[in-house]
Amino acid sequence: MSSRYNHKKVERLWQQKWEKEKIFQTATDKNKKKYYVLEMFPYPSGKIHMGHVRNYALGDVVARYKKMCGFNVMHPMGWDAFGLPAENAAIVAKKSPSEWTYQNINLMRSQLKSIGLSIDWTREIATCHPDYYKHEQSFFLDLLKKELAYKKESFVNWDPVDQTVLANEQVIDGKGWRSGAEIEQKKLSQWFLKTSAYSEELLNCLDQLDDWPSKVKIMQSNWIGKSFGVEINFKISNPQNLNSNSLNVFTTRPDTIFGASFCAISTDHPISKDIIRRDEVAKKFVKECSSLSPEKEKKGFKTRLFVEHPFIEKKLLPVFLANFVLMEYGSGAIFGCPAHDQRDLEFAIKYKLEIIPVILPEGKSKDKYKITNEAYVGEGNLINSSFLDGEKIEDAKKIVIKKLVEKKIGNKKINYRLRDWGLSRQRFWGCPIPVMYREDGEIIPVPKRDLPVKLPNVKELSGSGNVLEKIDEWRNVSCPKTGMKAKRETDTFDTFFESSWYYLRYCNPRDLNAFVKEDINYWLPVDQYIGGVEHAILHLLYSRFFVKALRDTGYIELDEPFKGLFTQGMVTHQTFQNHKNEWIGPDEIIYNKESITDNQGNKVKVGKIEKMSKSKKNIVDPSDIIEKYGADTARWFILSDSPPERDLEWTESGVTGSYRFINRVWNLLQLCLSDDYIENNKTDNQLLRGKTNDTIKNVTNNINAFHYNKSIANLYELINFLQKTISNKSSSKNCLKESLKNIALLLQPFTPHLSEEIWKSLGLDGLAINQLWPKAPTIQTKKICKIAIQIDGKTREIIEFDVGISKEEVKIKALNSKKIKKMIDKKLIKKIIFVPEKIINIVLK
RNA sequence: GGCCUCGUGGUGGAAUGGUAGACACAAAGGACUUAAAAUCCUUGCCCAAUUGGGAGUGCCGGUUCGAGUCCGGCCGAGGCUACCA
Repeated sequence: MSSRYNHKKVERLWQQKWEKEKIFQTATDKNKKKYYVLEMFPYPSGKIHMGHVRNYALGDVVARYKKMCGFNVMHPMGWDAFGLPAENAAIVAKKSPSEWTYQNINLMRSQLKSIGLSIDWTREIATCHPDYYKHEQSFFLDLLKKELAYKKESFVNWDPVDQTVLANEQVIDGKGWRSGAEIEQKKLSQWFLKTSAYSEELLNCLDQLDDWPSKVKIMQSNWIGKSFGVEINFKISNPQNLNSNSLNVFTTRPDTIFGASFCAISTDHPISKDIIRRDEVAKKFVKECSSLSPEKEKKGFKTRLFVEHPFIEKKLLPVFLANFVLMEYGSGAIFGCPAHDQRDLEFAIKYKLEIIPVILPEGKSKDKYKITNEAYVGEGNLINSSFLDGEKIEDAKKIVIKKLVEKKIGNKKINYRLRDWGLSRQRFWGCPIPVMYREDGEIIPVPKRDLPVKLPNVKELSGSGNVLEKIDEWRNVSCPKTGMKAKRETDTFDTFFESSWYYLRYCNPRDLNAFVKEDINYWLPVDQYIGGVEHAILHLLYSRFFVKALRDTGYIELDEPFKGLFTQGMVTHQTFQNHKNEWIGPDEIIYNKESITDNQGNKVKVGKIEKMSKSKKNIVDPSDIIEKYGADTARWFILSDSPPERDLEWTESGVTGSYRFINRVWNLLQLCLSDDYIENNKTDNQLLRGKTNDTIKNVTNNINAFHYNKSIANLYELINFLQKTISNKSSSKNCLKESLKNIALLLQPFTPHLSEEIWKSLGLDGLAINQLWPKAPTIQTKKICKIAIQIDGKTREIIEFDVGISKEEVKIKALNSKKIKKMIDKKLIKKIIFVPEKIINIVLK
């Protein structure tokens, strides 16, 4: 009777139709309300993985739904195309990184298209294209002028075998991931962006981001790490041969100053450098500390220096070099109060330093109070602290600060953990940094008229070092002002630089200028941004910084790039190991009745459910799924079970379940359209209508709340109801069609191809995607409600009533029920609580 | 160590303080079929075995007519971050 649903044919057809009719191409239209949907753009690593499918399916629901709600929707796509994997692959495959990248882009584009996404492909960008990166070279020059970009010395992970710099994640147990060589900390002069100049604004603006997960906001806020404290200048009592005669220390606990028993400075501190110049033992100690081995032990080196206690006359504190003091935070020096800081306590015990308790916890007696091996960090009152005795911590802080200021040896200070963004990468496949070094040592920015500084064409990459350093014809230039000899910067930008502004470029991807104000002002901010939590800090923080920096250099008028953010969970899969303990993939597994084996019949060990990864081989290729079951099935499954923010376990049975659903809907449609359908004489159209309207309401609410799994549950309910209605023939044909029409519309964001197919089969005009989102009529369609009769909060019976029934009527009926009567027996009724249309609770004495 | 999130059937998961387990997956039984696939129906903790009754949302306690939901304490899992003074 029914021809089988041919997903391949159907999906191809509608994808072509959408493309031909340019359904998803958008332009600035000030008469229409805009909505900008964006998923984090992919790195063109080879082919699409399930994580991409989930990310883009989620975004596609938003995009299609908003379009149907009448918004002018922009939903673009591009490629985060610079990066290390291209270089590595190029070395292996003996290709150029560019060739490898563009090949991947072409494959992945066609894969994305097969998912049926509502993308405006005319806006596509690839960040490795000079027309893209020339603009960021220009931004950089402006940031340089504004002193938001600067150069300083900084450490990098250096692989001495591959002659290359490694990212932190490429250093495994202190060794290079490819060469296995012991990694060194090498100091290089590198470019930085002054993100720290925006610490306060980046922190404050988090409050405005109402549509961000609070988790991400907390992570960013912790990362920025604002703390209120004091800088204290300790006078060095014996500063012989030193460049300075005081030691500047940052603390958030000035109240514990009377408990101070030592000072410690970072091994990178200027005073430390002064010392090691003359002291071989100190030098040896510093060298030990800089080795990468992950030592948790606190180590110090006692210098001959002493500082004077600011409030206790003649009290001198020894100064240590210490491996646990960071140069990057505060002033790179601390005073240690062992009694109330665990780190200081461990250090004090090791080097036999004084431990003076100065905070007394409530209820403890001063005489018996002793600190042994656990520092006390809680509330309390000051003791052993001269003019602070008896004060509470917060009051003591105020008093100390006042005294320090009076004595001109200290000041309030706000500190941020956020550090400046190190931009330089000693890599080939990135955007060249547009500066040159003149032979007289001057750093010369490349004039804007000479942009872009293009990467040279290379046929293949060698295994070590940065190729740019070896290409003399590219590297050797002359100064545009003086004509003197100069050499180009061979470092390239961190690829986070490209991803910090791509969402702006989508507005005018082909314009000769970086931005067209009118379009930026119309489209930005991004209304809904969707991606993985792994970018919660770096990418999102850099992007926020970038927008502010571009605003302050006059490019745009925007404070925050992303109005709404949604972070989706990972796609996971069961892992398997064969009898040799090798990981094997799901496609090599055979499920038998009693056991699971590999395709040679050997028993398989079933492992944990983990994120899909090549190393564990627990990967399912989206292309295979789409080929076998269709894009709608893949989308439906990926959206159906788990809430989008949680991890999703990919299961074969779940996919076949979704496939069954698609076919079931199709079969119902055929049944309903067939001439065999004749309604019986007891039809009640109101029931199906009511259910349909409820579904419209629920699906809509759940889409708005990002609860797609619940929207899908609502649709299942309606389909189940429709199926019963059809088999009972209890509704008119027109009413069935009416319901199916709504189903087509409600399915559009989830299974767009099936949606169009239903729409067409019902003989309706146009495309489903071009219709308005359905609205449930406000009239009451439900007539009956079920009210639970409870005794002492326990449900004893459920009785049906008309909607709007009064407490009195329910009470009479409830008390007359045989069962309830029996349960009440001779007990007295204390009170009766009534919740309209839900519950009546009879409370007994 | 710090911060955050989460503990509900065999599984994924539903439940504005108001009928716990919607919806789906898996399983078992059945119908159709020579058979299989596909499809459809039923079942789903314990005791009574038809009607009922009881336990029950990690553990202990509290607030409430009523707690998976709110409060306090404990246990467990996961994530992020980490010598940040």
